[in-house]
Amino acid sequence: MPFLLLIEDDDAIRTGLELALTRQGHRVATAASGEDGLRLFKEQRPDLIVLDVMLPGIDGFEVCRRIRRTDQLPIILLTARSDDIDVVVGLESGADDYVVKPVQPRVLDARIRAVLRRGERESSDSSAYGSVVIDRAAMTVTKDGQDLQLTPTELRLLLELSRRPGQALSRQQLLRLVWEHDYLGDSRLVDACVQRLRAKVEDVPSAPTLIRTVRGVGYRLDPPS
Amino acid sequence: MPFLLLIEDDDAIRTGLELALTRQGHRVATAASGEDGLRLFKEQRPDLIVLDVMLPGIDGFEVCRRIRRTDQLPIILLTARSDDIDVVVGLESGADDYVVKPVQPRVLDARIRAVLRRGERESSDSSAYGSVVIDRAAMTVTKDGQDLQLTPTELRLLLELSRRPGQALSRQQLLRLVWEHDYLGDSRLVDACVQRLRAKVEDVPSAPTLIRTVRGVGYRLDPPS
DNA sequence: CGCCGACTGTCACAGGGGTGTCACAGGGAA
DNA sequence: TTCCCTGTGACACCCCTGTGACAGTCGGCG
Repeated sequence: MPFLLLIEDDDAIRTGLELALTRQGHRVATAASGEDGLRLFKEQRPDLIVLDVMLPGIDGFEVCRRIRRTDQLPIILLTARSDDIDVVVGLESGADDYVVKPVQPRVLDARIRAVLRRGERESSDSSAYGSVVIDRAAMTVTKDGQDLQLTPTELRLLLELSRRPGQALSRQQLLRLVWEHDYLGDSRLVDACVQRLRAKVEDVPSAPTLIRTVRGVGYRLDPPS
Repeated sequence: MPFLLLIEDDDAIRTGLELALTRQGHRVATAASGEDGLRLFKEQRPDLIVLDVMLPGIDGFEVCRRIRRTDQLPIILLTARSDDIDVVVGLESGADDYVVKPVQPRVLDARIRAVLRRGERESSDSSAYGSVVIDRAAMTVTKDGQDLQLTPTELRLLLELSRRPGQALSRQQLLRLVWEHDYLGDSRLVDACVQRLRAKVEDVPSAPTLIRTVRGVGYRLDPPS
């Protein structure tokens, strides 16, 4: 049975969601502030966290970032605005998914199950993209059985892309996730690393089929068809 | 449970709508002036705002614009005249929908639910218009399963249109939303982009069924029938 | 019914912006 | 020290994009 931690300061929403999620077969712990949430997280080690963005004190993004420094468990953000900015910031701070308020318990439950399913696939020792196999336990990537000898940065880039297969990530987001920088000028940093990664991963680096360019946005790892 | 903010200066209408909306399962906060409305909005962060146009002091359009500077939550305007001018000004100041007075509580409730549903759909990963599927996460658009390879501008145009399916958007509005320009001379800019988009999206570009022309106004994305 | 004006569709072209690529130098690790 | 990784800047290329002109279409009016 999945064990969730729900961090939400609004009493009504917290109680309501706790009830609904419990009824849908989850074990639920709750916290009403970011501080409490972090403490409970360390004590109880939940399988997944549902996290409100608007919290007094430490906000949701910050909670997310702090957890991400040490752990990789799935995090779902609750965001009040349907604003894209929240989504972008959320993904940059390391969230796996987000749900827009007002939350329909059924929708939240569906997202939770989806993220957990995804997480199972991921945390399984390896995932395959065509002939390329990512082994997270061994931290190696092989192609047709041969070790690709990725450099640390290349590996992190590939891992971040593979955390969200099929989803386009902007250069800005990749910079945060992989390099932990905030500002990308007009440097070719991300592009250069992608190029080096493609040279090792792709069959034909000039016609990539795994790491696709999304013009005007960034890059995307295509899931195996 | 959706949390609404109702801004309306007429005591009778305000009280009546508050009662009706509460009965229909919403949480409702009310304000009797634009100033009070803005203050309450900042304090309470509602999910949606119902806003009278004719207000003493700051009028509804101005309230709408000020909120839009920072937030994207849905706003429904109450307008006394069925005048088209109100509708156009309202949409340009950033409202999502409008209801003409005298207001039938049932109608208002339906609009509220529609706008909230729209917000959910928007934030969901994908939406479908016939054989055309928009995947917001992957930033791709497919038709019969094939990638359409839209250019960045075409994609943004389609995304903005799909944010308000069934609603006509003027060239002026599209220019703001997609190009972030203020003034459109008599250039064919929007038309040209629509043409290129149609060429990729429509079955028969010369007889479009998805992106319809609204003569004298602009364009509209038809929802799947 | 036919004309006229306004609006829209279409297209080619030139300019610009975004992306791929590469060489090189600095720096960190073995 | 030596080697390899990594970030930077320059450059070329290609596709996108905005423009303007023209043709086609629709609606209104006499």
